[in-house]
Amino acid sequence: MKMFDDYDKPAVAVDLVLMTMVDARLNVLIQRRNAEPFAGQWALPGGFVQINESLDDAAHRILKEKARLKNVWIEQLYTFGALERDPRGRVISVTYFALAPTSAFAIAKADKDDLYIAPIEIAWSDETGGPASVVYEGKPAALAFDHERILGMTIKRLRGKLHYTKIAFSLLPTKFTLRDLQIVHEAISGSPLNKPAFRRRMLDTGWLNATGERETASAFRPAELYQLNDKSTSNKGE
Amino acid sequence: MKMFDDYDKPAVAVDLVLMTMVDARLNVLIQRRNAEPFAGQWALPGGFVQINESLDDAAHRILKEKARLKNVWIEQLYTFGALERDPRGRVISVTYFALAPTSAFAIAKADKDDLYIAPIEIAWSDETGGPASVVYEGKPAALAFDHERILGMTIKRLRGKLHYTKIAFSLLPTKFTLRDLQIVHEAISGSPLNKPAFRRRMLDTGWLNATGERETASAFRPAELYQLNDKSTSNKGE
DNA sequence: TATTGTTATATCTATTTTGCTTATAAGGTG
DNA sequence: CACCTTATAAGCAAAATAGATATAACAATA
Repeated sequence: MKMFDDYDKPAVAVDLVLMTMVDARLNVLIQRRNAEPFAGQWALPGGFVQINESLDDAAHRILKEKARLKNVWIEQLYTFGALERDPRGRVISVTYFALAPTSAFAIAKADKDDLYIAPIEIAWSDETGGPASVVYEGKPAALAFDHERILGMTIKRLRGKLHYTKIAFSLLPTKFTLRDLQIVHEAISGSPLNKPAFRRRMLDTGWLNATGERETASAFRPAELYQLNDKSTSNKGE
Repeated sequence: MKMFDDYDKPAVAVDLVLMTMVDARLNVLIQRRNAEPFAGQWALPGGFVQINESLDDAAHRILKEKARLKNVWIEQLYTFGALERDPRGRVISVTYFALAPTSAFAIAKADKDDLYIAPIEIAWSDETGGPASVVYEGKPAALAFDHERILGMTIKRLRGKLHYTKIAFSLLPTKFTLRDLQIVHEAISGSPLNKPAFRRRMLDTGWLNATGERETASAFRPAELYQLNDKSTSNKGE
């Protein structure tokens, strides 16, 4: 019994990829490290899994502690387990990602000045995959550990899920225009879309309810505001 | 430094979902447990991750030790981390899956009589998801731990990847007929397909090379044998 | 109040994709 | 050599999609 207590065990961490839209681009929440290794460098927020909490609980705890986010849809991404990925020793990282409207990050940014919402730079196209980097104050900034790989894999996963799930809506406020939705799709997929075709395709899904309201503060003809009608089919399970 | 050594750590295991086709059905390799907990019951083959091997290395080691399989395409599935998933204590399981033609399992079955290739029973349809069980000698058999959840999630993942990747070919020998390929697709998706449309769709991908050879031992008109032409676009990275 | 600039929305057509049917070909078997 | 069954090819209608064009709606300006 408990034979596995005889062995050395890897440490298990959770890292989070928290994304949002800023100016028609995908952005990610990063945190400046204040300890070695990689002190002073930017990294994804994360922390170690406690012995008495599940992986999902750990992810939610870190989500709350680091980004002050609650009630956000969160999903496991991948588990990174290379030997040399952490200079301190053997650390396995179970990564999760979440998508939220920008408004949701206001509290965290006000609370903590080591947080930053950085635009993402993706150097590859649809099927390839590969790492992705971030931009800090106009200049490329290297992420600590293997976090650029993690970021890249998140993009790849998002691109895969974009077409058959409702992830795009997680980045938008409750009420949004069809143009907003198209901008999100284009930011994730990385390629422009045909407007009438996109609009028709979205309306045909049956996911959208027209509210009758229109956007305000528009210089030109204001677009109608829509909202998701069907909260039932959530993305549980994986 | 090494502050994470102060905490109790979960054990980290790898479990494998090794699938193949038998009589037009998806099957999975299971192993009878000879120790508590769940002694005598069927489970997915697995083992603990050593401190000096990466997750991928651990998966390949277990693949080789338990199923005698080499040169098989393998992919990480999901990491299960509920508190009570193992009665012995805190164990996190990083799961991988692999698909191989039935011929690849011959050696393992001859070597080890605690292995069994079991037909999979899927009780849900396309989008839902849920656990999946196995059949042993005609009767339903419960899998140990949360392995029915793991199996179910593998099916869900396969169904998602079926349309835009080449996973189906992993279940076939080097040379196969278009009918063989259709049977694989139907077994994974769980629904019948239109024959001429499927054939056209497959040929249009440009993935297939006609060999000029035909199947033998056919009672009626023998079908042409095809093979994958493009090994380049492998499913690396995720 | 009419005009203009810009975007939203509706309509229409051509093209591609898909589902299905029908016809023909190619073996084996008796 | 008829015949049974499946493979393959060809054809056609329905559906989905891309693209272009036309019209509508609002704000700002004159």
